[in-house]
Amino acid sequence: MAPAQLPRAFFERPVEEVAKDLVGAVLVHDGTSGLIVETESYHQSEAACHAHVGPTARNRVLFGPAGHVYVYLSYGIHSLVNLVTGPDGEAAAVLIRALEPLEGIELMRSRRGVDRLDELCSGPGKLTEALGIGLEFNGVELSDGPIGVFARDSEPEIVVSKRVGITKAVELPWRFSASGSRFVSRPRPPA
DNA sequence: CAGTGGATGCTCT
DNA sequence: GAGCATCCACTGT
Repeated sequence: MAPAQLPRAFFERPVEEVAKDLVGAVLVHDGTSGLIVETESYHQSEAACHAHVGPTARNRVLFGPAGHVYVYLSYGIHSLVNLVTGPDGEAAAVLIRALEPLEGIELMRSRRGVDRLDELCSGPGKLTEALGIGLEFNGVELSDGPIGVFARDSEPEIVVSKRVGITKAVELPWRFSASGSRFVSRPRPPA
């Protein structure tokens, strides 16, 4: 039986739960897809979240309804993709950090200019390049939109660790990875 | 394998 | 003007 696209209600839950449950789901865009093997959650209540300072021009999508896509430019170069979550009134999102490539692998290789399978999507900036997800997709809705997320068919074993690459609220254990996956962004997660 | 530094552009102070 | 939710190339073990 083919997996179903995740409904809005899936994203209208506390962001840590959504982030954990997204590991093993499938992200699809424009001829390519990958199994989500690493996520992080961000919530307005902690300083690492873009929404922490209140609504701005950049982060307004975070304050909108769950089930939409938040894309922003990191270090002037990389697009990073997030899925907006939480009950209405809470700004939160799940950062997709790594995928195991599934479909359209040759297309991913040409978009990335890289050959190795475990280098195609093993990082938040890499996977957006591999799937062709750019800033123009900021704010799109998941259901009926160009980007899809499909339910996992079994629950993977998940490793919880600290988030990576941030300087604020570094102690929170809000990173979720598929245990033993060789496609995660960093082989040795911080404790 | 670990550590360092440059690229690059937008957002917010 | 500072600071990035990153990646890659390069250095030295």
